[in-house]
Amino acid sequence: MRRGRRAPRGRQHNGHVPADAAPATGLRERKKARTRTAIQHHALRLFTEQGYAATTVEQVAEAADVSPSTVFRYFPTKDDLVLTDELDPALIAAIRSQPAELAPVSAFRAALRQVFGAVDAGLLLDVKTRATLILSVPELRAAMLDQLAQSITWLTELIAERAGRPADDPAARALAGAMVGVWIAAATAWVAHPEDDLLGALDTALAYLERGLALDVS
Amino acid sequence: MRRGRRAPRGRQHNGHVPADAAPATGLRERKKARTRTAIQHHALRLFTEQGYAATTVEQVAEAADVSPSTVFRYFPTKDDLVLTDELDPALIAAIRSQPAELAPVSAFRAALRQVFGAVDAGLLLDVKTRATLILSVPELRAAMLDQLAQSITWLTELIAERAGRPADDPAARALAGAMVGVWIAAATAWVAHPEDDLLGALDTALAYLERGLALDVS
DNA sequence: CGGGTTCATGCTAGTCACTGTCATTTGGAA
DNA sequence: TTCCAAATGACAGTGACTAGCATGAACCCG
Repeated sequence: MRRGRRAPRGRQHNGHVPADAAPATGLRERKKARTRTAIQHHALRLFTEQGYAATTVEQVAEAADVSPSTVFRYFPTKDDLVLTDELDPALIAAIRSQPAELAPVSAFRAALRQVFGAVDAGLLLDVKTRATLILSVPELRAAMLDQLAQSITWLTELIAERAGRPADDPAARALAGAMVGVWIAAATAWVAHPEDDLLGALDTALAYLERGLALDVS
Repeated sequence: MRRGRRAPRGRQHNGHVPADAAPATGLRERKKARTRTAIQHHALRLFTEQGYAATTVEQVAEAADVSPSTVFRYFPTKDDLVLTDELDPALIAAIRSQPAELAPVSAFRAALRQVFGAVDAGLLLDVKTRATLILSVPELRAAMLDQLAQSITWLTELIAERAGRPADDPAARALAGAMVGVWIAAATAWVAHPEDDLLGALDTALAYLERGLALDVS
């Protein structure tokens, strides 16, 4: 992220859990979806091929055969071409569906395994590509904080919901923060050793959290 | 953060704990320090007065009576005009100086109170100004992730050091992540209620962590 | 106290992300 | 077909940031 006066923006993240997208019957809808996918697809390809900074939005536009204006209409910033996660909603639903007697962290772990276990190989590869890009490009890494903060808020609500506490309960928020923090820690460690299993490391880290983070237990 | 091809950057953060800056005897050195301070000072002032996005680097340069090039020479990006923390080193030293028998989280809490208790009112105000700016301006918030990741690494080392474990111990890293995560959670909550006591909230959140984050203990 | 070197600074001329506006096209409904 | 609204493109900025070069002040040596 550099040049830019992006101030009046704020990641949108469609408010909350999207209603699984309408059937998208209209031709218009389908065309839009196709355009959107095409743009992002070519963007990711170019970014991995020649680097994020080295790729201009104009090139992306050209590759997707649209005008630069259109690219910006679909993705408010260059960052957004990478920072779009479709798994969050699924994760949230998965957490909600865990049995109520599970402790928050356990529920999260279970949901994680469930969601990533069910995802098809192609999409998973896409997720990994995106993750690698995000974690290795400083600007993207930086741009992710807002999403993480968003995640903390979601998690707080979910935890509070399960525990029958007010939605902004400080204890729930602290726990949510810890979960996300553990996430970050695992992810940053992964950058240093990409050959490791990210999901596995995350799970292990959450296991520590589950046990209260007592160092001597390990 | 917007316009920009910042890629070849990477927050510097002088590697590790800086050696408390040499006496800076030379005239040149002193002049440089003065210029630097002046630039940052006027930047913070203008940012709070008229907003971050609404203030151009050119204005900052003009206010500090230097050329725009010079501003960029001192602060590689506009963000850096705000994102410079001098307290981190002090915090690290404070943690190191805590009695070895204290648990990591407790040591961190103690260090926090110690550092922020000793800081003079003027500087504290400065810190608060900066914190407010960072937390309320999306671009700055985003740019902070790298610093947070850096902090996790530091904390991991410190925790491992105290526990006599390898510097990259996963359990230590998970704990460090949780601590920083709790930090973020407290900070984001604070944005919504600026009248609250940030330090107090942080301390409370860390207290939860200390107790293993059991929701029912509260 | 000269004389050369070093280094901070300014200037000029880009590059590129992003924004706003307006005219044109195109899908969709009557 | 006929009209409306949304999607797109072309165009003209703004402003962050970079690279290269010239200058003058500060430092170093003798």
